[in-house]
Amino acid sequence: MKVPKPAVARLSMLYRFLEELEKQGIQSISSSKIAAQLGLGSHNIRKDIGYLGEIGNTGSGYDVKRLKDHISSHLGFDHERHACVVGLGRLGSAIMNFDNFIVNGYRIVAGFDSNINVLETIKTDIDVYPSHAIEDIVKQKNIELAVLTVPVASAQEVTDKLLQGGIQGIVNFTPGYLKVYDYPVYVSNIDVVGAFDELIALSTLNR
Amino acid sequence: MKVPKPAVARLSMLYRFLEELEKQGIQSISSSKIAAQLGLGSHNIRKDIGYLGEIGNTGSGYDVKRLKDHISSHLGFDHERHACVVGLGRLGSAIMNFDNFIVNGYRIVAGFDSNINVLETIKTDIDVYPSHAIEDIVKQKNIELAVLTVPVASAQEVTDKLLQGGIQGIVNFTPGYLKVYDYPVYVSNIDVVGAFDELIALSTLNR
DNA sequence: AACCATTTGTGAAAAATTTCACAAACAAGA
DNA sequence: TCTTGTTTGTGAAATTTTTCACAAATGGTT
Repeated sequence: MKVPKPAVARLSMLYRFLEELEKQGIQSISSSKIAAQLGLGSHNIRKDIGYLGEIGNTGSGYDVKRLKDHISSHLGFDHERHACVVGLGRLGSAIMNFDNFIVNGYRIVAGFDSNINVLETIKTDIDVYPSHAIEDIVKQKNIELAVLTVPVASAQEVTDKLLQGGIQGIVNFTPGYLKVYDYPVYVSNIDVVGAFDELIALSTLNR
Repeated sequence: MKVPKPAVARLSMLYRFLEELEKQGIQSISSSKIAAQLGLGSHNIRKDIGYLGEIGNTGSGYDVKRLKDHISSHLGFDHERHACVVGLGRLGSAIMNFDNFIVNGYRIVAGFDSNINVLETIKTDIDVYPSHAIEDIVKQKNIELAVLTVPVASAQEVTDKLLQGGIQGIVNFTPGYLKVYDYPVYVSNIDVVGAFDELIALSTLNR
């Protein structure tokens, strides 16, 4: 069963949307209603859901809870995952303290920084460690995901440590490509300046 | 001349890479060297560059400065752009104070928040305004780009104001779809929790 | 000048993804 | 029960994007 990468992105978006619906007490919804809310086409929604098997009800649409659980179990959102933040500057500490994570099944269980001063002065409930401890702590705390908010110059070095610790995925805020060699690790690149560039480029090209 | 969206993303990545090379004093580089550094195929690089016209030298490769300027002028990176941040919580103020922006041709010229307390206590050199002033200030300061770091509940409302101000592009950190109606505006969605979800989904599906 | 090693640019093939269109299934009301 | 209106699921078409493969161009060397 092959699910296209863009479909995975949309399904995870859909999952969060369904959580919202559930919170609002909505029990059932059609693909076209979903599509309108998410800015997509209804066929798109159906196709994406279809990759995970049949689940809808012809005539009425999808049962919200059922669909949510369906996506959840197929995509692996059905149990808590441990995560960490590497690089505790402004951005890193902002991310470390997001509340949304818990709600969505992630728990930030560690922060890392190479600067001892930062570790001593930081104000947070989460355990923080020096960067040289990354490999050990990642193993010890069973950390699956990492957010990288270090200066670009140390990004690869830190990545290597995470890989050795057996990390599963990295969200990279660094502007730069991270080599993960042959490790079975996915990297998601997030770059605000890059996002600006893309927006400008798109609007320039279509003028 | 049609440039695929993914190619635009890669070209902007390439642009930043070229800046780096220039800083290091490297004058010339081949598509395969670029590709290795950026984790892509060399044909990919050539094709992408090709969308903007011929520029390389057979036998040697690309002249770094020339290629950089070429991309710059085609993609619109050749002059400073004004930007703003809406929502001055931890994340918003962290982003507002990134130094990288200036280097890359962006200048954050305003911050907005609906909470007067936040505006009064914030410590920054950038001018800050209440959210109801968004439309006016965006027009007045000629702001082309906005970063959205408000709670999801107020995202659409703030977006509407930005649109009325004539914004060109929005980088949305809110987990949720922003309606931009018929405005010719691009939105780039950045969502850390969503990124986690995608990483988990990808690694779950390929198990 | 002749030769060899590189490297670009690009048609064409392949692969991936999106869109379309409609039969089949169901709901709800008369 | 019959009819009408929805809505799913999905093959097939269309589109988009990536990959391939190689001719043509250039640099460097002898």
